[in-house]
Amino acid sequence: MNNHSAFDTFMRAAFGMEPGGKTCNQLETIATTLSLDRGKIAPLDRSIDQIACITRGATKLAVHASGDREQIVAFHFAGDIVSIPSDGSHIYVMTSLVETELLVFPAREFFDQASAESTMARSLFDRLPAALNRCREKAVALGRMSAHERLAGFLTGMAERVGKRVGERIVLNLPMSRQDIGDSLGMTIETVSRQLGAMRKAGLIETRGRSQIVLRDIRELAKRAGHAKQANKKPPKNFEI
Amino acid sequence: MNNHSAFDTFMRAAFGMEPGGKTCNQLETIATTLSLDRGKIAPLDRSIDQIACITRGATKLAVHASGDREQIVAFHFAGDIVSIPSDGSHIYVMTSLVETELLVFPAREFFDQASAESTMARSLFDRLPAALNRCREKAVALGRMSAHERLAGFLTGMAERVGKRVGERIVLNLPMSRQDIGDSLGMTIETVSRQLGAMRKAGLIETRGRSQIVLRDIRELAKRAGHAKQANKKPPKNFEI
DNA sequence: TGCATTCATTGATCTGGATCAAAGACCATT
DNA sequence: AATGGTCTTTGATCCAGATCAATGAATGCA
Repeated sequence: MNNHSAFDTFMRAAFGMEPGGKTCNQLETIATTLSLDRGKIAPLDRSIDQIACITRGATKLAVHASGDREQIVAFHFAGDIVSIPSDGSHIYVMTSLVETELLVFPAREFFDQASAESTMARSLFDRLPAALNRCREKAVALGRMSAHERLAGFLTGMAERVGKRVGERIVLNLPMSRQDIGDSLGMTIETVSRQLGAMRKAGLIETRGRSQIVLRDIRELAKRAGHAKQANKKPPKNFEI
Repeated sequence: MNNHSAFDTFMRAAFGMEPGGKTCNQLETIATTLSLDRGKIAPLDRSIDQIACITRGATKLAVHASGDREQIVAFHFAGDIVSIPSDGSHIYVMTSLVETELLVFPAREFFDQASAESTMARSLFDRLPAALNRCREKAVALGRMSAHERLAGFLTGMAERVGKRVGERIVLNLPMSRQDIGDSLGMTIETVSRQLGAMRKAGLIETRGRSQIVLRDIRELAKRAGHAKQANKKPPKNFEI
């Protein structure tokens, strides 16, 4: 369960800590390693806040609203650190999108250790505000952007995180379904599909199979992602050619 | 500009630090005190990330989307700590809602100091994830809740933060306008007004003048705030009586 | 290799909330 | 206490995206 050198390597990569230090060792004692197949709910203790570090794979963190709908709060990939609250009015559920490995810490002890180790603290003080800002950007998108703009923003965001440049184009192998994309952007799968269709017709993207999307004009996508709902009243109402 | 004892008192209240310490003194040297009249934009250096601590009053932090609309990312009251990014695709603007006083620190130096002082670091490791979670709850509301539910959530949230119990009722003296509420909840002032009207008709609230709202049935409001958009398909479509 | 099941796309219709448009209430100033 | 400007409420209409309803791939498995 605990491969010492792998743990240390991870801690160095994640927080810039020198391996074998006291903090590193103490963190290892409170860490749990989870290996999840595709589409599994991470078995987390819901009575305490947790910190998860994704070492391999991809996950979604979602709030289960009543009924059959969920709002995905964030997607996470290898190297990402995730704060998972236990309280709050909603239940948070982390689910693997592909085969995934992650380390889980009880938040209280994790932050106790981090407070005592300035290198780690400093690293977290970069990461936490960044996570907050990503969440704020998401709130702006959900509150003020049209479906088309949200999807354009999603694609450009994914391009930065998991895109592979292939010549002029950027290739995305998305681990999440249309349902996931919809649940993340606050819209239905039908709307996701329709907007992708519009972008396809406009020559901005190609879709290959269910999971691959090729971005042919990221510049235009970024432009379309940037404008607010009732922004300029001059341009026509939709983007279809 | 720098009242030493006031600064120390604030640092103790905000981060539990003993006054007069080295970190406290060093933070004081990089702090700027701002006093803002009602409705003023905080004059912040946009080239660096900033940390603001509200010592008195109330503010809104908004993203200026193109055009005439803004998305309010959060409201802040005395005691709150605000992270204000400089980068990102949008411009963040902090505006006072009433007469307000705040301390502003350059984020980099602020976190450098915090990393070295475990008491302060520990305090921030409580606050930052909490801020992230509040933002996540906002994202859930914007992505999955109806206008009625968002407003109910707003009122119950405000009740916790600034509400005063008066007998059975909770009295809110809101410092923000209907426009601000709309910009926070991703809806128009007309919709805000109509939903308040519906709650008024249902006997849940009373409005007195522009800024006072009396919550008569916080239990029912909380219930209405909790359900997701397409939750249970059995109940009727709207909440009006 | 074909079948089955799940996932994605496309079409038709409906609706919550936006937009457009007055009217009414509040507050500051004189 | 009257006035003017701002903010809020209310009403009428419109539209982006949800919902309802098939149809059409893609992937997994026998």
